[in-house]
Amino acid sequence: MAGPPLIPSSSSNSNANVKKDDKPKDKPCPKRRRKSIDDTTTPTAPRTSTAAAPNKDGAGPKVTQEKEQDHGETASADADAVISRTPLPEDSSAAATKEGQEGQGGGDDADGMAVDATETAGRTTDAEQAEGAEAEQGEEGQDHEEEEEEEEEEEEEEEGEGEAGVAASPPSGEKPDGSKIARARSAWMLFLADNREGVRKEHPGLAVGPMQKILSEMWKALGEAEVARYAKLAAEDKERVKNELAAAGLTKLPTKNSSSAAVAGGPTSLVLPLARVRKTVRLDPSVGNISKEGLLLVTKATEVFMAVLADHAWNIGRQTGRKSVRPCDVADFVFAAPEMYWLKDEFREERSSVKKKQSRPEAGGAKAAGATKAGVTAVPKGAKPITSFFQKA
DNA sequence: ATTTTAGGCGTTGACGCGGC
DNA sequence: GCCGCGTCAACGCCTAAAAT
Repeated sequence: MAGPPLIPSSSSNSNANVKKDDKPKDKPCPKRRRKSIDDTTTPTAPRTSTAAAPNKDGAGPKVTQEKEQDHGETASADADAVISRTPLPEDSSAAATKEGQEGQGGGDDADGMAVDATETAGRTTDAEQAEGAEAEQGEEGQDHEEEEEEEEEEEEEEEGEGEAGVAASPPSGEKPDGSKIARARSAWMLFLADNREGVRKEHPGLAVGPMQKILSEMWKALGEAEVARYAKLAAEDKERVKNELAAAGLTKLPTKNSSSAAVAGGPTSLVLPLARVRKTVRLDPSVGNISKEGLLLVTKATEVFMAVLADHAWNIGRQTGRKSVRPCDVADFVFAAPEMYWLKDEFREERSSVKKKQSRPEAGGAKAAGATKAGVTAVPKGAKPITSFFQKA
């Protein structure tokens, strides 16, 4: 998706965490120019965005036949659910992958959003309990009781499932229920777990930083056999994660800041990447910061709006026999729907081009005539219509 | 704050396919 | 036939993981 750079590129952004210099540098692909948006990421702004790339998970701009379902109603109902529950992105079970999305039942993102609060509560995960408990206390006591019962059942069911030979249990101590599957620990992490206590005893009161430095030295001085042993354990832990994911019916681990971390039916999940939404919000200089809850609501509201807009635009497109949504369809809806009056200025240019085509019989204007309704006024000088974002840079 | 590493995500060009 | 979209592979960037 092209479009004007939202934020000036800043390649000077150094990343202390990155240590990929040893990675093979041969580049079969031409040198790529990184988009500017992430380059200016502030240290505190999480970049993570597990929203599966729209073009990869089948949720791309092309609107499919599944849209024939009633988005209008479900969207509003869903909005209510969001406001009452403020679901957290962490709750979702896994990132949206091709496989999961293409189950088609819940594959359509808009459909995924259209879930009522009851169903939502029924699928609540541990992460929700942990993180959303405070916010939801009081109004959802019953739901929580039910969820806890389910949890206990799940725990009992999953007891006895081994850790695939890994020495320690999952660090988080959580059951592998899909949302709390601990990530596979690297050899380094396993080494830390083994030696941290010893170092602490040798250097009581040592801060974490200096202690980690000592451990780092120890790691570097480790013999090949020991490194291999930890590598083997790490591989086993990796296998453990694989097994737990399979048992949970997931293909990917959920990520914490993931907004769309839902493969296996995460009805409360978001599709838009939170980090990107946050960044977009902050583009407005008058906006200092946005709270987590605010961000979630803005994101959800945006998704609901997108669903409604796409649904109506698609219906307009269908009237002309098309199966794909075009800018003119969106413009037609904006001009036809009174509640979209505030967007008309943004779509005048697109609207104008449509009218011009319609005025020329050979341009297929008659075909789309049924979908056009409103008149066109001149585009204000210097105005930048939304439709300019449809064009590649 | 501090370490290392696995893995997720964004971006890009290339390619194939379908719509117009 | 042209155009645009979806998918893929590859790479770089970034986060999460543990502990206190």
